[in-house]
Amino acid sequence: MREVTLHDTLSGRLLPLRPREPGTVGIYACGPTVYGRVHVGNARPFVVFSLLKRFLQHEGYAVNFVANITDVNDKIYAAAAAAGVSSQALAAEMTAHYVADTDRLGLGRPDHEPLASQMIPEIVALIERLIERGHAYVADGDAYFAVRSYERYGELSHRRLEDLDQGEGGEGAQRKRDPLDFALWKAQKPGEDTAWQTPWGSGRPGWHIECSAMAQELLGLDFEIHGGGSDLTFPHHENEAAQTRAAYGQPLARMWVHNGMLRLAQEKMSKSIGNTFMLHEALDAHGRDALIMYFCSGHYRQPVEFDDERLAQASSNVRRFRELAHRLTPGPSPAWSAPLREEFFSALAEDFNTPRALAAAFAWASEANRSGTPVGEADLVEMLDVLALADLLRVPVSEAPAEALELAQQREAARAQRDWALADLLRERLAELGWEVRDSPQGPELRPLA
RNA sequence: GGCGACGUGGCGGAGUGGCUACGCAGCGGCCUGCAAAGCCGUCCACACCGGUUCGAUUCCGGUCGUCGCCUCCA
Repeated sequence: MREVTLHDTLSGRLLPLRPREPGTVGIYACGPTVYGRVHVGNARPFVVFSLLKRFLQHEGYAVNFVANITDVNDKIYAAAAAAGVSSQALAAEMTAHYVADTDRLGLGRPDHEPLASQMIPEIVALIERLIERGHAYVADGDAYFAVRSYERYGELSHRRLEDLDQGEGGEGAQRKRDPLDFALWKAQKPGEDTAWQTPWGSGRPGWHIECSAMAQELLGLDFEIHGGGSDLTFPHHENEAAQTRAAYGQPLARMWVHNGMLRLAQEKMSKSIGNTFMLHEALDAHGRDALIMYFCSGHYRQPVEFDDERLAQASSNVRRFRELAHRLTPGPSPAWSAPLREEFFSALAEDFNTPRALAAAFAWASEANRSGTPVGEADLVEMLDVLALADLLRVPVSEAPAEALELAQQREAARAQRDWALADLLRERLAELGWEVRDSPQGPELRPLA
């Protein structure tokens, strides 16, 4: 079990992972609001934290990974109204899409995927506790968090209250005691078809409170890693942290880990800007392997451009391992593998540096290719498996049809007679059938064209 | 305006006070009938200007530029 460090937004530095219980790690990553299908940008935290979980498991930790789904929200009401369906129906449909789309990433599911709509009693209890402690108040059926009652507000996102744009206007502005206050609960409005009863009236939870309640419920307080996109640092995570600490006097999480944004045309991929690329379309276009490779090619905290060139490079990288697979054999790896294996996992232990880890994997590939003889695959399988890419080393068993085999035989005959024109023609015929011929000292080999 | 991040070779992308990152693409070579795959080599990289230092791409200061957050957003 290596010492694992990760960049913590609160302290602004790399922090060693120090679990509450040795060997046990809780991860909470904020998931999507389900009013439409998720785009590739939404998939980044899903991928990053799923892979982080795999790595921590590899290091011997028991990991509890929670990724919530926000299924009650203004935008869901609006989208449902526009579509002429109930908000529950829309949320359920989009949740199903989200699960199906992220399933295609082949990373398994998080251990828990709580829905806001199913955590209402816990949410209401948390709000009541905040009211009792003087950190929240009710106004016309809304409940607000009193930001100035909590002296640490701003510490996560490193802002001073004076520096915040205290934008007037916006809903609830007249009911707030202070422009900085944010909604814990919103009173039901006409046309909103999903609402729950509380001591202060009918309504539904604000956005930030659900995460405080869910994380506490499923992971406890002061849990190890709270993650999400960097755009959530403020106000979402700032507010989560404030709510929980104001209510319990304990931090919500020990480390705050934020992934960088995906960009499309030099700009953050975002639903509000409208420059999104849907996850399921990206999977259709590039395949799951290239997409995972793409995500691993850059450090999780850096922004990355989403474009064809980057994806094409990821595909080439994928191909390199697929080619290598033909020269591997089951069993332990040679002695030269050990330092590369160590470098691979050390890189991941230092702020989850996937590009550096991949460099070690590529170095491994070069070394294996150099050796000329089949190489024991064990170490590389172990390495790539942490990135959920071990399948690249599994050579697909694809039996060439008799027709192709026949053509290959004819081509061998032609080659034996040095009839190169005929041999090349037969190669083209095979290509038309979807098979590539590769001549080797052991004879021709047929491989399906990608 | 406030806060933060970042500027590395054709592209992507790590990293370090002095030593080859790595991948993709290109070029040359080896292998091959030709290819493909693979291997070898090659392509004078660290935005700019100062400073610290024996020595800076790496530390400090400034300039320019890009991006993110400050409103819903992964």
